[in-house]
Amino acid sequence: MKLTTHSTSLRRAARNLFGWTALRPNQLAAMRAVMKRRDALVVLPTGAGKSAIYQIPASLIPGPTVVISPLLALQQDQIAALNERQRPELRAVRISSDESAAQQAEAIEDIRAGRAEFLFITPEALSNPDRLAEVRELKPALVAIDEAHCISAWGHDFRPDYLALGHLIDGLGRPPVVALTATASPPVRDDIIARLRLREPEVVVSGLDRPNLFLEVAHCPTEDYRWRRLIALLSDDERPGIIYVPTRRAAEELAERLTGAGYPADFYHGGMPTAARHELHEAFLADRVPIMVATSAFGMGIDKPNIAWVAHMALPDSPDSYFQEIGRAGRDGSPARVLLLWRSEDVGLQRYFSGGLPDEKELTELAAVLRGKARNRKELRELTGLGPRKLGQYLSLLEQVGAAEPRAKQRIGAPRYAPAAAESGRAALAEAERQQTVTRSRTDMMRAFAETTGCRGQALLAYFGEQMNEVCGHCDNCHAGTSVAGDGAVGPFPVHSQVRHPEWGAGLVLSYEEDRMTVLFDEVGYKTLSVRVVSEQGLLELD
DNA sequence: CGACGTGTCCATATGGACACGTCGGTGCCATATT
Repeated sequence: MKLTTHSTSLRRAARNLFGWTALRPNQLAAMRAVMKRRDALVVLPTGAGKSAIYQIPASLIPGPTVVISPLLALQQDQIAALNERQRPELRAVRISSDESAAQQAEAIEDIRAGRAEFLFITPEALSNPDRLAEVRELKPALVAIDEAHCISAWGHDFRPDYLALGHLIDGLGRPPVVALTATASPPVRDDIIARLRLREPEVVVSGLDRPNLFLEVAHCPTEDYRWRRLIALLSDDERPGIIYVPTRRAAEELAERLTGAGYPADFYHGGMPTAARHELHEAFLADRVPIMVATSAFGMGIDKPNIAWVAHMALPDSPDSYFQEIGRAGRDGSPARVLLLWRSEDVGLQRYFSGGLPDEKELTELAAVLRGKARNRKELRELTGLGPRKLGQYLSLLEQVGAAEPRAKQRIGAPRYAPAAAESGRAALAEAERQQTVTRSRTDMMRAFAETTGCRGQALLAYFGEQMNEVCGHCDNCHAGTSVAGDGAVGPFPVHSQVRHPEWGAGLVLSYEEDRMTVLFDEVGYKTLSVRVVSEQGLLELD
């Protein structure tokens, strides 16, 4: 009875606020969970009305909503879209380094007085204790985490405040949480749930297959061959399109070369001035940039319907990144091409990015300092001589091995039964090695995707734990006839079951394709195994 | 890990071979200075 009540008011709000006559079943299921004040994890492709999943319930639930979102430019667009509707129950404000102190105070006051519903903020801003207390005072009724996969993708080293989101939500008084993302493999989902400490969340996952994307991969023996394949794509296809390159320099050089060759291209990367980036972003959305050559900095928040193709001029670091990046093509549902042009040499750069291991001695010293007394980051920097980024990474590692924990007033200390400093340093290094192994195994999986002669749609979705029993029919290998129609579902262990390998330890069965199975092991990352060998030698057992 | 730039050596004096060094992605915030 109560469910029906929620459905009715949700549908009414969708009609009144967004002019929608219907809600999709997935949307409705997720919204109902939010209405019931349950935590939720929502994995839906962009363009599927993901934002509405928190916005519509938020308009109905008394009390403001805190929206945690990673990029200021993305927040800007979201806020503009909400405020354009000119509805007080959808009005949005923001607190960030882009606002003056006066503007920030006004934003807080607008929420307090009920003149605005949504407060947008980054994890970094929220981790300021004064700010956190201020936001807590607003008694938020809901927390929405946008682009929740960033927790897994960035938290470990790049933006460590993402890892603290669980604590920060506690600091807000633990209102219900809804986490949203367009892609998250089963292990990433588990990571999001664990880090945010979601309580028995409603998990809503939609199918990830994108039938209107034609998936194509070409191994390029030389740089010249890669260029010619790109030109062939550009000559054939409509614009606009995006070309992803691995470095900033490559973005600038390729854009210039293409323009010189009669293919007008602009470039975009993280090293450009903010104003120029913003301008290019706008120009691309307004169809004034036919070809954009960019690093991975370009894309999050590019919700543009008519992107006709996406090309990659190097092997991406992981299927996670790849899926995000190609997902920007063909949002309007019309046919779009995605082309991966890769060379074996590309892997070297990814190995560099998967990076250096921490220094065990430094880790041990930091652990020893923490055991002495709880301190804030500034004190820790002064005592250990570590830079802010390294310190963040080390603290995160130490926390993961039970040698550090956040305390009141932004201080960090050692838990009561923390291991000895030397043991903590050793364990933290081992954890870093494990993470590096898993990261590198993701690159291995990307390479396996590039090299497969089987169905690419199956291979990609298999990585995300989605079993396709038929071949996709929209990849180069399906068209060439080398994809093998699946006896896919048949395998010795159910998909998503926990198994154990004598050498590699515990793992999660992700999928079967043709005669191979993909398993994600906790310690060694992704592995592809022969089903025949596994069966004959009894390599795996249920855990 | 690997591409690329610079420097050095040797040598049918201009360019080839090799050694060595450097660089490479994603963004928030705060604070100091114009």
